[in-house]
Parts: sequence; C-alpha cells; structure tokens
Amino acid sequence: MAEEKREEEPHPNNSPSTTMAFSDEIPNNFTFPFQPPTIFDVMPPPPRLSSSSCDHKDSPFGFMELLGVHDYTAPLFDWLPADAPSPASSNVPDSSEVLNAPASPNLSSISSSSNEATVITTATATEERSGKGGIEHDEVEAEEEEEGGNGGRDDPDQDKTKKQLKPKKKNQKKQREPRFAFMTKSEVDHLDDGYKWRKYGQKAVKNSPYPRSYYRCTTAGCGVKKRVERSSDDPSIVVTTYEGQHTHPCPASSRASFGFVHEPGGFGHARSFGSSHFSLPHQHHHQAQASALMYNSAPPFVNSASNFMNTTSFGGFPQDHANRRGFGHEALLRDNGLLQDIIVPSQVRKEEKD
DNA sequence: CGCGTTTGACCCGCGC
DNA sequence: GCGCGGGTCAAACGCG
Repeated sequence: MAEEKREEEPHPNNSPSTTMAFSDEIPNNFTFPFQPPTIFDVMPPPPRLSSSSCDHKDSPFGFMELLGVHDYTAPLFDWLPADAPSPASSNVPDSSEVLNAPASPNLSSISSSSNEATVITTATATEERSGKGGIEHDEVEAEEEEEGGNGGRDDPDQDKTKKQLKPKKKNQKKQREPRFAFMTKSEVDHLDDGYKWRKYGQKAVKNSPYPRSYYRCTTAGCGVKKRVERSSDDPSIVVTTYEGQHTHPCPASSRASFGFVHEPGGFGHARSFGSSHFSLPHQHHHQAQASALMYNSAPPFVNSASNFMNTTSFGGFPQDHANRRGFGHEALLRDNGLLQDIIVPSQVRKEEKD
C-alpha cells in the first residue's frame, strides 16, 4: 500500500520531455499495411538477456527494466543485422514471448538525455507463452477480448455469489492482442491520448515501488486496454502499454478517423496491426521528444518513418494527434528511414518548452 | 445519480 | 503440487 498514490506524485526532475517507445509482440506472419524501414526489421535480443530467458519472469529484470530506456540512435544500427532473422522467429525460444529488451551494455548510451531522442525498446510479455501445448488460439483469439467474447464474464448464468469468475475456456489460452508500449517521460502517469479510459485495476509491481494501473477503453465494444506503470529505475518515465484495437475513432479528435481504425492490414489476422490503435499520447505540456522503435519481430514497416507515421496506423497513431503534438510532419518527414525519422526535432521540443 | 476510482479477492499460467 | 506473480473482477467508495 505504500506505493499507492505514488503514481500521482509528480516527479520533480522530470523534464518536460516525453520519450516514447512501443513494444509489442507481433506474430511472425504479421504484415503491415506499409513497408517498414529496415531498421525496424530486426531487433535482436539484448545481449544481457539470454535468449532462453526472454520471459521477464525469468529475468531479474522487470518489465520496465527490460524495456529500458536507451538511446539507440546510434548503437542500434550497430547491432542490427541487415538480414538477420526476426528475433521472434529465431532468437527467441519457443515461448513466442518476445522481449526485445535491448538493454544492453553494448548499446551503451543509455539514454537519457532529456534532450535527445531517446529510447525505446520494448518488451512484451505476452501470454502467448503458451509455448506449451500449442494452443489453438489463433483462430479464436481476436474475438476473445471482445465483448461478445466475454472478455470479462458476461455470462449471466453465473450466479456469482461472490466472485465467481467465469471459468475460462480450457484449452484455449487467452490470446493477447499485439501490444505496444510507449515510454514517456512525464510526471503524469495516465497520459491523455485522446481516448477515454476507465481504470479497472492496479497492482503492485514486483521489484518496483510503483504500481501498475490497468485501464480499459470505455467505449462500448472497444476492448482496448492499456497498462501504465512507472519505471522503477527512472520514476520520471512512464511506460504505457496498449493492447488491442480501438474500434472507433478517437473521441478527442474529429479527424481521428483517418482511416486506421479498420485497417485491413494483416497482422496475421483480422485484428492487424491496426489492432493497436493506440494513439500517441497527447500530453499537454510534455513534449514529445520521442523516438519509436518497433521492437519486435520483423514486421515490414515503412520505408520511411514519414510514411510509417503518416500513413496509417503505426499502430494507431492518429495523424492529427501526431501533428498536434509535434509528431507530425517535421518529425516524421525526415526520410532517412531510420530512427531519426520519428524523433521529434529539437525545434519542436523547443517550442513546447516555451 | 451516474460515472470513475480504489482495493481486496480471485483466477490462471508458470516455475520450482 | 505449491507458491508466486500478473491480470481481472466487482463491491465499495468518492466525486461532480
């Protein structure tokens, strides 16, 4: 309980900058509706993690630690094999759980500077961990967290005397949708990303004094969830993990419907990349100093970040949001096709500061 | 009164 | 099989 409320406490040191990262576990057969920059193709597992222990549970590091905050701008390229196979398919153990936690010493520069574009890394802890018996979820899944799918327990039958949770279908592991995490340097935990969220839980995080909060999109029919937690290493960093796909336009933005909501793109199944229609947090006064790195597997990303971001979804970045926050053009138009593409120009950062 | 948050309990998967 | 930890539920509570 000591930790409670902590998340609300403002952190003195936080620079008004926002770094973001996103993570996810992308199915091998996943394909983006657009082409990705090479750099995003491969994300080798971090040296410090043994390839056999991708599961954060096995690691001494928590989700946050795995995510890490680093400045991969340069190092990243060094360890990115040009044609290396996707970690998801080769470097990762059966457990389909892919944690790309580049927290590697080799990567050196740990981020940080509040002025530089920072980090990203990701990790995903998925429950697909099923490595075990081969689940057949592939088919059902997508629907699962949906309403109909009684993601929760809509079954009225259950006379829940107390907390009789509906027994989950056996043999059917809960399939999680792709997740994407943002690391944001902010004093506020729950960033306003334009959607309306309802908190449905909070748990203490092991090895971290900060609790993790669970939110669900309040829009009917939308099963998107997100988790928000603060890095134990750097309290000024908030990691927001989105899971699922918004089935509606961003309420906070009339233009939010720029077509990504029902992106047909294939993430392997209906709920494609679009599935993570999360939007870039529009933090009011935090600027967007951000860099994003698709961490997992080799999803074909865009040729250039500009394309990547402006086009669709980027996992759901409402274009207008991006623009509004300064993630738009200037930041994305750079055509290097690499990380820099999505790094918010200092100019923008400057403006925000003013 | 409606909606959102808090919080303790419960479920489940995984590692030992 | 047991314990741990993550994730979720839902009653209670708070607030506008």
